[in-house]
Amino acid sequence: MTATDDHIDRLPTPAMVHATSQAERVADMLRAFVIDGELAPGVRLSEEKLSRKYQVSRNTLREAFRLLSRERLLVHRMHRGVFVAHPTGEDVRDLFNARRALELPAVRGAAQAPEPLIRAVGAAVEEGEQARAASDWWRMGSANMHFHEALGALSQSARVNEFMRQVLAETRLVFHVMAAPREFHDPYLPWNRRIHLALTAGDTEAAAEELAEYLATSEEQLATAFSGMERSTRG
Amino acid sequence: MTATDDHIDRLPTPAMVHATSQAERVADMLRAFVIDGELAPGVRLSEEKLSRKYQVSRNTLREAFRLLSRERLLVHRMHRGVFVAHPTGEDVRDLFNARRALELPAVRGAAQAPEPLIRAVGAAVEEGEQARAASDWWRMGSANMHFHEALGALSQSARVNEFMRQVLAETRLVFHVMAAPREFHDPYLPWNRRIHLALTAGDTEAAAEELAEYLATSEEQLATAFSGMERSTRG
DNA sequence: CATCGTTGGATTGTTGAACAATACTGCAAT
DNA sequence: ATTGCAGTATTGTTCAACAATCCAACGATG
Repeated sequence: MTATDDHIDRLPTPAMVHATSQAERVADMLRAFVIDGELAPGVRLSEEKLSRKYQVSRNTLREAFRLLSRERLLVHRMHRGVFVAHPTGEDVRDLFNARRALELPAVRGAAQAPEPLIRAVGAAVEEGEQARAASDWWRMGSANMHFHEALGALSQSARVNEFMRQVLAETRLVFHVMAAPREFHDPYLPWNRRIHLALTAGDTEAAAEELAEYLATSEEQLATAFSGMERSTRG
Repeated sequence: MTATDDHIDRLPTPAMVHATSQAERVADMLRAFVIDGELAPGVRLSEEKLSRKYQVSRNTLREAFRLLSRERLLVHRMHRGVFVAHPTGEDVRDLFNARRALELPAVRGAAQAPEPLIRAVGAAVEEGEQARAASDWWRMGSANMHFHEALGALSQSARVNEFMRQVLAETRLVFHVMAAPREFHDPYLPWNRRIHLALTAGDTEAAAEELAEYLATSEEQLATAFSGMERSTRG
């Protein structure tokens, strides 16, 4: 041992190891399924069936349910069970209000952001363009999520990042409610490219304006699609 | 029954009734205790003792723990138990970054905000002044929370509001880590008053600048207090 | 003397079964 | 068409048990 143990400081912190409980593992699997749309919005998750399928007790499964309910990916209805969240038109508007509140200021403040954060934005743009070249529509959606997550990260708060991830995950659910993945992601790539370009040029205001337009357009698109849906599925 | 049943529309929606499970009730109690500082930061919450005290099973109690851990009021350490969160200096900085990201844009966008939201800000100011008159220092803290919650509400997103509440609750924990409630809240009342005044005058930019100053000052105050503390409590 | 293995006790992690409370379905009665 | 009332299925909650893990204390080791 040397007198100074600065080599210890280079080791991963305990927060990174993060031993994971059974409930969290189940929650992770379910989260992935829900976000990937393999569990359709509105579907009920039976405690008995799922606990048998995942080989965990009902109590453990319920802990997992609590976690995902807090993330708004599942909704817990007393004595009725938990269901995959089924966002409404109102949710769509709220989600976009939240995104405006988070992303726009993050972009406007990008002047103080360290360079790697800007690069992450660029990486997400390229991921999207690669996915487009491969006609991988679902991955295009993921890339778009990463893009906006990277925008949110410009605000430089771990808590905001976490919140941003949640909001985007929920937004992704919206796309599952209506089955139209392709056309909805298609036109947004060039927008992302322009936003990134403006950011690297240091013109945060231009980036913010492009973003505001994007959000307005996307919200409009989803909201109209939803109002049509809800009229026909009123119950 | 009349042909139109618009009287039904006036009834409280199911979302407002919200049947509450045992776990949620326990979580509510614990949340209040934690925020009010009756449970000191860092204290471990024994499953056995608490389940006996609140007359609930360990499993139910654990569900409550999961809820509060998601809110960052408790921290769950694998095989060690749950503890009342004990924010660090880093947390303080992150919390204020989050608040800047949320509150400043909310205030800047206050032009589009409906009038009742602005009035809520004013109400919080008055609550604070009443508490000050009564020398009720703890209620002054609550009023300050309400004030900033009202500012966040200007962003008009239920999700952002929820997040804001969480961030403020956590901020409140910070005040418990160091025992100095009085001096820290004292100088902020006039600031709140000025911010509200600028808002009612429609001068959102002035309001934002005052708020930015407030946040910077408050963060500085807390951060220096913390760096002193952590030097002496290094573990 | 500082460090390292071991041991025993305490607490959490997880399970499975049991029972109570509630919601849902279908059918009869009005 | 609505109401009342079964029976059934599912969730809400408890309990007791065991496995897994941490922690403090004690020696052993160099």
